[in-house]
Amino acid sequence: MIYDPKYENKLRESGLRPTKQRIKICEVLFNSTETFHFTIKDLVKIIENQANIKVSLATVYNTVHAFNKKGYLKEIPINSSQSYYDTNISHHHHFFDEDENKLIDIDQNDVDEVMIKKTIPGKKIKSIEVIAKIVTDN
Amino acid sequence: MIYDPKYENKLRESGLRPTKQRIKICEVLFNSTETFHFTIKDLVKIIENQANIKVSLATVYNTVHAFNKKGYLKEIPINSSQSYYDTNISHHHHFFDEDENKLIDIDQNDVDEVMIKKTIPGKKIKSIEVIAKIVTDN
DNA sequence: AAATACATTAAAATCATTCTAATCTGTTGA
DNA sequence: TCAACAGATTAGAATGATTTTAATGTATTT
Repeated sequence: MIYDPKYENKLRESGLRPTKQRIKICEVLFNSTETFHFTIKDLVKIIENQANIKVSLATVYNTVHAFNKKGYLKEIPINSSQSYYDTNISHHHHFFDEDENKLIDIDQNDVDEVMIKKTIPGKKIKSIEVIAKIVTDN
Repeated sequence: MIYDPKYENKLRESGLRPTKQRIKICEVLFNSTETFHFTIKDLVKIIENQANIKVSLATVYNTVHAFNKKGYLKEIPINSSQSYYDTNISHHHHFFDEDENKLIDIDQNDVDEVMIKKTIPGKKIKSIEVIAKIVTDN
């Protein structure tokens, strides 16, 4: 079977074989020029609405995990019962709107570079994320 | 019944009545000069080891939630199956050691103040948190 | 001290996530 | 090309944190 090589590469580089289900997941995540925030549940819903193929939860989870590990997706650090992922893997930050449980991007240029003076022996910094919680201003 | 007024106030200000169980939770959380990070499970374990009273999970959850809401505790924004709380409510940040699933404080003085230029109409910033993920440096 | 409002509890329910084990499909090497 | 194998898919079960329930208990108010 032959797939869009763009997605085939992404999958292979993430340690996954290209399959019909995974290509569909790629289409949903990477087809658009727009980046977005999603939960696993969101993703399953979009696939169900868009596609005529059925993809099981287990497949969605393992594919998203592999992309996250490889760096094609980023998990956003917030406390929520569900994990949020971001298709925008460039360096940027987030507002989390606590009234509506919604994430809003903050462009890198809108935050001064975060400099951390403390170091931990034997450890290196993998990522730095800023989360600003916002609420209705009364 | 008469309790340490320090804890009684904390509880009442959080909208809770002082009870034997809740006072015990306060003792564990606020008795020490040291601040610490904990999960609900940790807290229950400490209470079981230290005290001769039994406190149900439901009571621990509702008490911790009330303190968090009031601001006597802070929930730390990381993706983990469990929620992490911090008894240090002063403005500071965290490393999250991904190898050991452990949080490490970063003093406010070790991070330049984070300035966010973007604003969202009708919303105000409630908190700004920096999470720096660290891993073994090879 | 009675009446009320809130608290406590064990157990059940919920919900995201992970695991399982049976079946299926890409992939590889002859 | 095609058999054999490694890895993928799936529904459903298992797990584990958190929330809810509903019966009973306790602090509070009058």
